[in-house]
Amino acid sequence: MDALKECPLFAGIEPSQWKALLPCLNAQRRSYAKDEYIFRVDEPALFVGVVLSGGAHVIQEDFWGNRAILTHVVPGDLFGEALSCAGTDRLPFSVVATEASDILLIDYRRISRVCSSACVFHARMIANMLHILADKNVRLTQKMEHISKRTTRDKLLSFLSAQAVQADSHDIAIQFSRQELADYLCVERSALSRELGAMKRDGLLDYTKNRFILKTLS
Amino acid sequence: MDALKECPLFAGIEPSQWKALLPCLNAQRRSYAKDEYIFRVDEPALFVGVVLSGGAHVIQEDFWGNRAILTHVVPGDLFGEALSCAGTDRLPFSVVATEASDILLIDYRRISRVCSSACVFHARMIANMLHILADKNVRLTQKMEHISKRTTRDKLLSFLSAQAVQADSHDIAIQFSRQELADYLCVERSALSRELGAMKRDGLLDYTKNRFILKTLS
DNA sequence: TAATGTACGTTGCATTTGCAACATAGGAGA
DNA sequence: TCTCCTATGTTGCAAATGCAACGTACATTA
Repeated sequence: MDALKECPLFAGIEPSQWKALLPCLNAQRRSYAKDEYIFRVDEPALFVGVVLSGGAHVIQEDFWGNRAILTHVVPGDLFGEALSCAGTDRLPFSVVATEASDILLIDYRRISRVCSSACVFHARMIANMLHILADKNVRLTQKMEHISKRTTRDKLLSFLSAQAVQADSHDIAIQFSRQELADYLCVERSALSRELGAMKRDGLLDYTKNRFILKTLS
Repeated sequence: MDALKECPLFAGIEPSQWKALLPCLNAQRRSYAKDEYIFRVDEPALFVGVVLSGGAHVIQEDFWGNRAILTHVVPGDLFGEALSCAGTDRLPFSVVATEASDILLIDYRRISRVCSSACVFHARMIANMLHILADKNVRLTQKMEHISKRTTRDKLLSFLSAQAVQADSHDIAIQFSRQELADYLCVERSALSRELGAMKRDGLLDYTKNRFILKTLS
């Protein structure tokens, strides 16, 4: 159960308090074998899953049956939280254990409704869930702003500008490798390198490794 | 105040109950003139705004001072909810009234914490906020799956496949005009038309107007 | 030191895309 | 019916991009 310490849903709740909390949530701990399904597509989205040990793939099949791995979750990670909170009727994806795993399943309705014993942990857990969803929201929105640009140059400028504004400096260090930045911006790594070189030539910016210096227009 | 009827944050709460609720939230109703700032960039993100009348632009300036309009909000719309729930310290955007407007400002901390009088509306309002954030989350994630594809064809296939899976049919009607679909997928309208024609020629699908028929591979 | 692996930049080439301009079809209204 | 307007399809062309292949620099390890 140590994974709960790192789970943002349980932030601010001490391990000593879990004993009281978990029954109150009617949380079920279940073990899954490798390749066993934890959630299956089209099931009702009733549960929030927390990985206690092992790992799982969140997978989705398109209309033609092509499988895509959306994310891989590891101990401490949540899955299914947005869908159950949104009240989606049926899950649009499946979750499959990639190794022997322990999963904590929590009925979302037990989280969102204050329990009869009015336990104080509910309030904290709800605040945590709000924070988790809002945070993901902000990150998704930021990323969307960048990748909705049509050219690699504009995506880069959007990304770097946001970093500069956040750091309040024209001199910024980014946390991505080139490959990671290319993946984040949904472009080819080589196209990214090529465009960065072109931008340097055009006098828009300077860089060495992960340090970028944006130039003001002159 | 009629706009609150359409505001998802107040869903399930009757107008007759507002009188008790609003003071409890310490909600402030303020009027703004055209072009007056409601939120200013770098302010602490403490309030959720609800447009009661009028309208406002959510605007952002990049590192070079270029302004971008992120959204336009109208009566019943919320703004600032994700940032205040996420506990962001400073707002990354400004909000400016585009006409004379009435705005309801609610301190987020009053929403997230159960009030001393333990009023029952808080529970509903928190559930509403969870729903709003989760819903936006799901929509953003779906859109991200489509536009993270590198080619127009792949974006279209991703979008149409998702529609088909959701409708559980290979014969689907979409809610977008061509221009709207192009904007949603972040491509040119003409490139979209061109690619749709190419896909029809290639036998991937058929369409007339907004009705699309996906073909299974043969 | 030599060998190996990894990250990053560079380049040629075919394809895709943006962009602009124009064509066509259908609907609304005079 | 005729005209205007909007939505959509079409096309030429320049520019951007994906893709693959290769070169270089640097670090790690045998």
